[in-house]
Amino acid sequence: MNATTSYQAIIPSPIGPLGIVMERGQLCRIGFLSDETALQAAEDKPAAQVAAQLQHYFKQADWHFSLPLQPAGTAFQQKVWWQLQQIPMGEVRTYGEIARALGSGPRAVGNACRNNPLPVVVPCHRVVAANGPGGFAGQTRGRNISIKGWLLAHEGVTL
DNA sequence: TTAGGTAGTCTCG
DNA sequence: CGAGACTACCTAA
Repeated sequence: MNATTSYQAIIPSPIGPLGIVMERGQLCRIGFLSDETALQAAEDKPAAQVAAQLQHYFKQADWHFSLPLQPAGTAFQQKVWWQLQQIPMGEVRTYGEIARALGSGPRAVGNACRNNPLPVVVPCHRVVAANGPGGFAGQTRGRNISIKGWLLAHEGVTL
């Protein structure tokens, strides 16, 4: 996520501005923007749909996303991201649990989560470490961990 | 608290 | 291709 990224929509949210990237009508990336970043978003009909659903979620956590997703990644990453989508709202899994379900290892799962291009929609925030909060958006502490905490609290989860 | 093990990905060469 | 380094980890001692 950088200055050269062009978004089809940008929406405000309780966790800061979110940038939406579409390709051929499918959602392929969501980015956390800084408040100072005043970017112009091109108007795009499918992106408006994504924006609306995100706003539903922020208003009411118990919201089931129904969107055409197209996250780019390896076969293993796709499997992990699919597993994440099976975690019900308000529940969490550990990296180890996801790993066992896939016959893989915890660190590999962490790697895949770190590379999740669709945070919030693909709920990587519902994956935590066996003793600790784990990381979020590439960080193990700092602002992104706060965001993870906010999302979980929003869903009624207390770590 | 740490030491060692683990799986996937990336970077060199 | 292969070796080595790098992780949002886990378990045993």
